[in-house]
Amino acid sequence: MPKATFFNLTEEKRGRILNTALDEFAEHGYQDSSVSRIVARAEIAKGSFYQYFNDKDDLFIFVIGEMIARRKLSVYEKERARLSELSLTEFLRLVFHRQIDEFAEDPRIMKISLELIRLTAKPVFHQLMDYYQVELNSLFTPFIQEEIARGEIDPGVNVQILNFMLVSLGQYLTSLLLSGNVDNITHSLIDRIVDDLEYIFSRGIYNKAAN
Amino acid sequence: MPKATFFNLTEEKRGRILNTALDEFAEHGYQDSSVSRIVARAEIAKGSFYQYFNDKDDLFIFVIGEMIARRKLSVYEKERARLSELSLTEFLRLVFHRQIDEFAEDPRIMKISLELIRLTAKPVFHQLMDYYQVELNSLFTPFIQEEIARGEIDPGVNVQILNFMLVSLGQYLTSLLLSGNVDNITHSLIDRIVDDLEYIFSRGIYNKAAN
Amino acid sequence: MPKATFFNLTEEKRGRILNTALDEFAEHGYQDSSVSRIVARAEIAKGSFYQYFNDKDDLFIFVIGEMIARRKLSVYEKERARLSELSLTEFLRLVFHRQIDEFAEDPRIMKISLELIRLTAKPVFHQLMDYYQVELNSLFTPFIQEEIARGEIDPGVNVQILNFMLVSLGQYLTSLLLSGNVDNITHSLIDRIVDDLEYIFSRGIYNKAAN
Amino acid sequence: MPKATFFNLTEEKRGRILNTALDEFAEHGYQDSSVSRIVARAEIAKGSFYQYFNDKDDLFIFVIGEMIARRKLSVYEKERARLSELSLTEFLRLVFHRQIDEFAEDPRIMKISLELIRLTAKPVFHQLMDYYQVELNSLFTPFIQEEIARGEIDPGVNVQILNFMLVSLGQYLTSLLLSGNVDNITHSLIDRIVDDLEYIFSRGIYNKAAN
DNA sequence: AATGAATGAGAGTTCATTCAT
DNA sequence: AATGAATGAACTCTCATTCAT
Repeated sequence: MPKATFFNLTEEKRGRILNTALDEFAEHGYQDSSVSRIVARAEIAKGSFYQYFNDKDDLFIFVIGEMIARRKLSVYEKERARLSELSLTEFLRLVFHRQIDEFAEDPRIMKISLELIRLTAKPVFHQLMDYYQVELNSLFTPFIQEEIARGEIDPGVNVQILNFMLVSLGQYLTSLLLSGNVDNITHSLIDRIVDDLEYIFSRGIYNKAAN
Repeated sequence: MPKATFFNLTEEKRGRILNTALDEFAEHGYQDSSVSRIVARAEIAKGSFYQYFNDKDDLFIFVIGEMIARRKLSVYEKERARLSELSLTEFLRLVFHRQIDEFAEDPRIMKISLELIRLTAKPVFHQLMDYYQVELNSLFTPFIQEEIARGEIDPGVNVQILNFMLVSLGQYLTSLLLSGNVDNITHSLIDRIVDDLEYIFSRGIYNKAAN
Repeated sequence: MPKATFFNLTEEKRGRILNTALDEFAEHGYQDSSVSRIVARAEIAKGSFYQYFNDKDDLFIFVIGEMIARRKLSVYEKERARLSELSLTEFLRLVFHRQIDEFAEDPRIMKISLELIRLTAKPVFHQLMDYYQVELNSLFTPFIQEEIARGEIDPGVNVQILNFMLVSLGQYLTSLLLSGNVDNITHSLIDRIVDDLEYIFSRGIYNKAAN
Repeated sequence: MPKATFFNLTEEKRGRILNTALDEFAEHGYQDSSVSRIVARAEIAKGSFYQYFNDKDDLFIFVIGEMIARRKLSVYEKERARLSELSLTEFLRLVFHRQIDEFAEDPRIMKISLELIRLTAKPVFHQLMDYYQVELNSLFTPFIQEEIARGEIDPGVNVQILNFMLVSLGQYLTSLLLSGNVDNITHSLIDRIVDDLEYIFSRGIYNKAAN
């Protein structure tokens, strides 16, 4: 975590540094990011950087934390009131549509999110886990459990597997957003994807007539 | 692709280099791999390396090719005769069990496989695609399509989404294998996972009684 | 151009680096010069070098600039007052004598000057031209034009050809200075050369009696 | 000089090597030429190269020798009969026109010729001098001396200086040919240059009216 | 607290030449 | 005589981090 010096900075400077770091990590990824470039773009002294952060990883972990906070906010906080009324499909729809909006607002966050999966082998990943462990791969778990409790979802369904499927689908969507250009991934495409998913979820995948 | 020089080497030397490269890429990943370390460990001169390969990417692409060849062999070739008789679930079971065996045989290959997803942004990834395009993300697609044709799977099912789910599940398994130690991921766990998947696939996820 | 870092150095260190670079370029030429040798001789860290200069070319261009500045100073600035009173021959005499003095003062500069002609095909040459364009090949042009305007030189004379002859003669002198040892190229030799040139310039080369 | 093995080769192979070397030296210059590329293009084994030549310099010196032989042939041999009838101006005209033709025939030779001047500081240059000393810088000397003997040129004219002027002019022409494209350097331009030179040579450069 | 110069290990790559076959 | 694999020194340049001011 950043040192006290960092949090004593003016909000403007702190924001400038965070913003520059987002740029850097989004553009070059964690691996190819460069402290030199960050301090140059943020217009702070290199020595100052190491008075704010222990090292490059320290900054990265902080940036990820900020991102998670924002995304959590965007999905949960903003709609918290409605969450309990939603079916799983409706929730998925909401999450995925929100994902597109977030991408439009600030594509850097999604870029860095995707990058996270690539870091599992690096030491920095374990540090990340120490702080934000729960957050990364269990987005849908509490919701699924609630649905089971409410009798909507079959208790025989393996929560982890279902959660993983949905998380993966989110990643799939993310990679679509990042590979192509935004215009192609319209909200109507999202609806189609969720419809197709709902099709599977409601009937299974097998041809009933055949059995 | 490696130069003719490489293929003219004795099998012992060629094997030593390939083996060292597998070690290096598995341990450090593509990004942090080092030609200097490879030549040191393989006990060849640095100049020799560049007489065998055009550059680091050339070696990496070759290693990936070798891996794909081995995995293809292991999954498809070895059981080709049985494939048409299998249901999707049975095929999944076969693939995932095989994955565990492969991991036990040579965990490096799985480590490097997982690494591939991390490289989508790097130039080397596009080179990889030029050689092995089909292999990476459509493992189950042909099988699903065949099952639809045979009337086993509902034609209303979105092939891409289903394929992506299964591919993701394979990656999930891989990451489980790599994160923990092998002993925890037994064949019986695989059976349980596939059973749970089959549960979802055959009935959907919703509580029929509730509807 | 060197980075601000370089100009912030103490004059001693800056001088040491410049001096080492002069040694290196004079001894090995641009092509065979080595950053590694320079930093070793100047006793600075390799990393420091790249904090002072963008790359090897950057240093070279700077060194050339320093040289041009010094030579310009020596030929033009020091005698500026007298220039307009001089005939072309007197000017030549002055330039060539000055060349010998410069060589005695610091032969490295002349060595590097001569090297410049060898670089026309290299990218660094075009960079050089962007900074010091005018300086290299038109030393005598303005003077010749002035002499024509003053009615001293025949307007029928092709300025470029005459200028090129004189520039070449300067290079000839330079190569004489560099090939042999200094002692052989005395000021009296210069006088003889300029006398011989003046002989041609005043009468042409043909035997008048014969025609 | 090449070893006996080289001269024992079939003419085809010898020619192929010479030709490839011309390509290489013309394209990359002596400094940046690469033995590896030469053997690759000439399709001979690297080991063979060192059985034909002692080293890279050995090949270079041989190539220069071949070039000099060709150029001498082209200028002197082909017109030997007419040489004694020509005035200096006519000879210059002939030489410079011939230079253009040579460039059209094989620009590589001119490219390498120009490169020679750039090598004065390199060890290979001294080796070159040991073989072809006279040839490089005294093209016009014998002719000037003959003209003086015939009473055409004023005996007061310094032969070396006049020769150097003309040699330099040849280099100037060469650099024009190499820098621009060939079409711009027409034979009529040559005539104009020689006319301008003749203008200076016949009258000197000074304004007679003024004196 | 802020600065930015200093550091040197390490990266990938090229090269002319040797030598065993 | 022909081969081409082996060699390792040398190259330019980048990097995260330290530390004196």
